[in-house]
Order: sequence, then C-alpha cells, then structure tokens
Amino acid sequence: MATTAPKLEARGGESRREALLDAAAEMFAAKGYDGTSIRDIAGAVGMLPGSLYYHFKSKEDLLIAVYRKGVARFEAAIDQALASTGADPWQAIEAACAAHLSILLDGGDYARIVNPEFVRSFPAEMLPTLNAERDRYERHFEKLIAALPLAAETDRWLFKVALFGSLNWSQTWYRKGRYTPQDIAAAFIGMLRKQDA
Amino acid sequence: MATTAPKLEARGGESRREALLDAAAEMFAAKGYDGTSIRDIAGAVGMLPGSLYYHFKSKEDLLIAVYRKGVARFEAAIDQALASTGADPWQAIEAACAAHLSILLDGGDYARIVNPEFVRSFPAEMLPTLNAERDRYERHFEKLIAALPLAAETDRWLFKVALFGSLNWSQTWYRKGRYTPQDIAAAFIGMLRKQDA
DNA sequence: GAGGCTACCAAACAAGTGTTTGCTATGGCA
DNA sequence: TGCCATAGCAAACACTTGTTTGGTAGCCTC
Repeated sequence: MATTAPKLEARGGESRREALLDAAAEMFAAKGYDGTSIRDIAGAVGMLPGSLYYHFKSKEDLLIAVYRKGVARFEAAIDQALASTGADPWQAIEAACAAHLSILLDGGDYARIVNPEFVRSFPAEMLPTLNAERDRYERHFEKLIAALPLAAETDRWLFKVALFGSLNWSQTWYRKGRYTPQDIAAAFIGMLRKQDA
Repeated sequence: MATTAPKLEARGGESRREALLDAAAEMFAAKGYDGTSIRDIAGAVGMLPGSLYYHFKSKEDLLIAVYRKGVARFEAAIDQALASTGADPWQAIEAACAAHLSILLDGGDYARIVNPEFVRSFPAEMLPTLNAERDRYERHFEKLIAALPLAAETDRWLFKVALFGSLNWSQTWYRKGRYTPQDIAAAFIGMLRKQDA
C-alpha cells in the first residue's frame, strides 16, 4: 500500500523488455540469427511483431543487447572465481577456466551467442562492436597466462589460443552428466601443465 | 583436332556444375548459408536463378555437395600426410595436425563449411547426414591418439576434444604470415606432450 | 534433316522478411 | 477532470526468398 512505490510495470514495463531478451536469446541460440524472425520472438511473449519495435529499434539492436548480456555473464563469473582464489597462478587459471566453462556449458542461452563462430553469421557491419566486447573479456585470460611459469620456449600467445580453443570447442561435444565444467578445466590445464614446471 | 575427344561441356557441361559449387562454397563461407541466396550463387557464374535447378535439385542439395567436397579435402590431406610419416606416434599425430590445419587455414572456402559451429546454422534436418561424414573423419585422429604413450591418468577422449578444439579454433584467429600450419601443429603438440613421456 | 538431349532463359509464384504507420486502452499525475 | 507518457494492437508496405513452369537455342546421333 506504499504510495511512493515506483509503480512501473503496471501492465508490462521493464519486465516485458527482459522477456523479449530471454525469448530472443533462446531462439537465436536454437535457430540462429537469420533463422529467427521478429514474429517468432514477439509471438513467444504474446506480442505482435510491430510492438517489439517499441522496445528495440531494430533486430540488430536486439541482438546487440542479447550479446552484451552474454558477455557480462562471462565477466561476472570469472571475476567471482578469481576473487576466491589463492595466489598460485595455475590454480588461478584453472578456476577461471572452470568459471568460463560453467557459463559456456550451463549458463543458458545468452552464453551461446557469444561464440565467435556463431557471431560470424551476424550482419557484417556489427562485428566490430561485438568483437570489441569480447576482446576485453579475453584480456583477463592473457593476464593470467602471463603469470604462468611456462617453459622458456613456449609461445604464450599460442598457449592462449590453444587453451581458448579447447574450452570453447567443448560447446560442440558437451552433454550434461559425464563431466562437470570443473572436471574439464582440471583435465585441460593438467594436459597443458608440464610435469617439471 | 582430335575427333574422339569427349566433346561435353560445349557450352557448359560438368564444368558449370563445378563453377556453381565453387561460387557456393565461397559465398557460404563468407556470408553463411542463410545469408547467401540462390540468386547470388547463380549470378556469380552468370546464370539466372532458375537455371541452377538444372544442376541441383534444391539449395540444401547444393550445400551437401559443397560439404562433401570439404570433408573429402580433409581426408585426402591427412591420408597423404600419414603415408609419408614414420612409426613414431607423436610424429604421426603432429603430421596429421599439420595436414588438418593446412586445409582448415589455407584450403580454400570448402574447408570452412565443415566447421561444426558453422554447420549449426544449417537446416536442422540435414545435420545427421553432415555429422556422419565428419565423424568418420575424426576417427582417424582417435586412432592416432590411441597409439600415444600418454600418462596413465590422461583421459584420451578429453585429449582428443582438447586437441581438436585448439586446432579448429585457429580458424578464428589465424592470419596468413605470422605462423605456418606446421608451426602451429608443432607448438600445440609440444604443449600437450609431457616432457617425461 | 528430324528427333532428342543438354543447358539455359524468362517469368512468375507463394511465402516469409524487417519495418512503419496510425490508432487506442491504460494508468499516474496535476 | 484533463493531460500525457506508456505499451501495445492492427494492418499494411516493400522487398527478398526458394522454387516451378514452359519454352528454346544449340549440339549429337541416327
């Protein structure tokens, strides 16, 4: 009965925009950007196609919003993982990998949008915008790798892309049950960690 | 002046079909399956859209033909690489990886189609057909990995997906010049090869 | 030189696309 | 009570899509 309550969302409000984002993420992940129509997305939340344009000014605009939310999830997960990790660099990167995998594999539909190979199907003119978001995220890993006591001849750039490849590829084969994200992270880091280091 | 020459391809013949395949591979790789129209492909070889249906009975049919050709290139490359390699299992898998990368990175547009993350954008009903082709190819690598003297605790399945991930991810970052496929293969295998094995 | 096959053109079809426009019911605020 | 922003409906617009259909020039064979 509070009279000062911000009474927005009477019949919809901000939550409707969120519902559209969720529906878009789900359908983009399932059928791709081109394979999903404005009518599909609007219909999923019981809305007519034209009404969606009250919340987003274009289909691309909607995609960018979904993508941003996806990247934000990854960043939040790794921030949290690193906050509760000791100083050992191998332990730190394993924790970061586990966090990355847990979002990638069990993080819902938003996470699937962020995959660069997925992004390739988007309109070309928006690639710079999207890639900038992702590059910033990858820099977290570059820092972690810089701190590793690797053999002198190891190329740290190739180390990074090798690790990232292994991690992101897991989207291709992962099925719930057999391995946990932690299992996979531990195994991958274990393989890359020379016994004598 | 040979009178017995197989005079096909007078105005087109089999070479026209091949030209369509090339154009389709190029445009699928560049703009995706949905992003490429029949009109684009036909136009690229100076043909009207309807005429394409003389050579292929549908757009999906065309895609399958391109995909098959892509897989065949990978198989031919690794067959050849393994034929000229000694018995050392590490050397063998490094050669296979280098062959895989050379096709993936410098093998033209056909190779890009084979990427599973790319395939995800295709019509769902054709995935079984395409995946069967690819699984057969991956089995070559499983055999090579089975022969490796890995540490007892190493999960060879995870080893395979880690390696495949690193290899295929290179499509995302590779630019001509800095590294050769052989460089990358050697570096990746070097990282995965424990010093004491 | 008549028939038939190859390879293609020309034109349309039905369906689906992203987007725009004009309008309207609802609730909060002065 | 009147006003105004919110949130959405209803209907269309202009365009692109994969595909089909009927026709036809050129070559090969008999």
